[in-house]
Amino acid sequence: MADYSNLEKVRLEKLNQLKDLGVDPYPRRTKRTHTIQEATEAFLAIEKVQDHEPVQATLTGRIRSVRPMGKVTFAHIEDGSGRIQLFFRANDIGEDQVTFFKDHFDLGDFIQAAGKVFRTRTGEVSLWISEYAMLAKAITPLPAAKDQVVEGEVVQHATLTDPETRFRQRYADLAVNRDVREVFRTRTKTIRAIQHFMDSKGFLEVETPILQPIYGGAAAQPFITHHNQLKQDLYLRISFELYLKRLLVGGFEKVYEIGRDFRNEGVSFKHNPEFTQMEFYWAYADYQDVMSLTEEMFSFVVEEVLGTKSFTYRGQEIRLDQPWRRVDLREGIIEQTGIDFHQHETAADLAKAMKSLDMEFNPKAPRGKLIDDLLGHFLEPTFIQPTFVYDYPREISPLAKTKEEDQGTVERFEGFIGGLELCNAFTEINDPLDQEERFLEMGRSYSEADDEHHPLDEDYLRAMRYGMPPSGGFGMGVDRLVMLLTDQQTIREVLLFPHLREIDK
RNA sequence: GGCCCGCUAGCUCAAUUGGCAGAGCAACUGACUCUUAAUCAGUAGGUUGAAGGUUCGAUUCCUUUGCGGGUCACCA
Repeated sequence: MADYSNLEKVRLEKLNQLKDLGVDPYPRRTKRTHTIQEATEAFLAIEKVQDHEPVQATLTGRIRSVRPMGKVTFAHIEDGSGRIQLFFRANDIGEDQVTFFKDHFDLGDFIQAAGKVFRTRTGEVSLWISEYAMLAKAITPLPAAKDQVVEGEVVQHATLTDPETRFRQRYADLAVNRDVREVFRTRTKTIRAIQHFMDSKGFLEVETPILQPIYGGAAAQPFITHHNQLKQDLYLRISFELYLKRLLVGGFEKVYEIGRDFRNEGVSFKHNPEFTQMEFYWAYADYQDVMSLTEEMFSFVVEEVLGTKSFTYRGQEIRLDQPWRRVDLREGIIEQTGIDFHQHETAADLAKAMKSLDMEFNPKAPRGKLIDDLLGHFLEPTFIQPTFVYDYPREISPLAKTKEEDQGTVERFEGFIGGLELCNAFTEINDPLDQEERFLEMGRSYSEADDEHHPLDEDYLRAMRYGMPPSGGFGMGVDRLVMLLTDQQTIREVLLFPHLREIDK
């Protein structure tokens, strides 16, 4: 038995009264003839016509406000398409019907209302009720939320803001905060736009395993699960990369996947344990080709979603109507810190040079990690306008092909916007012997018994030995892109149900 | 995982050096036939996240703990 609040007990009492009166508070079927938007548009279309037939409509929606005024009552209802005001008048439906509404209907209930669309004296398009019915009684009141339209702007009053309640009870958050619903509409539009773009470029959208016997393609800790019947431990994927490249071996030249990755790591404003990734692989292309396609894709997606090629993120105008800035990683770091990592061949040497910088780091970290730290600390936050950083150290890029003239550097770039890392791409290794060596460099091991080692994916190497065309690959954090397009500061705001700790009972 | 901050009515927030826990909205009763954050009059609503301690007395001070937020660490 639920533990009901006083407010809920009042509503349960109303529910019982309805049942006693023979009214089904949860009827099976409805008689909606128009969405609110359709009814409003139909009315606006004929309003100016002389002697027009009235627009008769049966609407459905959730009651968001009620203003009883004696023998007349106003209310607003909301459906998926918008809001409209209801007008109940005792002269038309009888005083009993107005009273019945006031006595048994609450904010949050779903109602069906039939009548004709008209405009009130104060000019609001409304529905003049001739009949109404309960569609679903709400027992728990929605968090109090009122809004007011002032000069076209929606002003919210006393709305639900507590982040814990908003995320744990996202349904209530969505029900009450229309701007939150809008964020998720934009999210879906973004994913569609990416698909439109990739499809138009001839890429095939595919699906690869989420449950994997060996994880790979990124340097993250995995979640582990178990198949009972097969008595087999499995990992939730940390990237799609190794499977998508197997498809290049199989003869597909352009593939992409949009889906969920899982990483067993810390949670932050830009990290959630499960997040949405888009990766594509493109045969006969290299990282320069991928860079051009990335520019084109972002420009397309932003325009398709927002209707313009620029937008505001954290108060700054981001422009996608021009080529991205390009920064050589080594030169960028020299410029910001004076340190040339080519002059520091070992981790210890580089760490020593970094001591004078205003930055904390682990002095025992490997050299590649230190370089990545410098990028993250000194460069990343400064990349507000779209920026590519290119040519990364070999030791943090085990799947990227080295530069012809420099075996210590790989053909790789990352893309940044608004100080956020959005994507990562490189010319893929397709030399199976080189790939094997690079795995071994990373400490991958053939001995499966040793839990300390990230196992080496032998099947991936076998695939590569069948021959993989020279290719470029790309990965992007879709959630972060949505953060940009909706001007949200944390990834939780663009995930419908972000991860939260379980509450102890 | 470390550090800092928060948790008070359904929601948003107050509460003096430790001294009867309040307001607006929502709810309830009543008035009101074009209102719109409707208005007006009245009523009710609380284990102050949880447990323990100090004190005549704790929302307030101390300890432990839960959850959230920020930040650092971790993070191809």
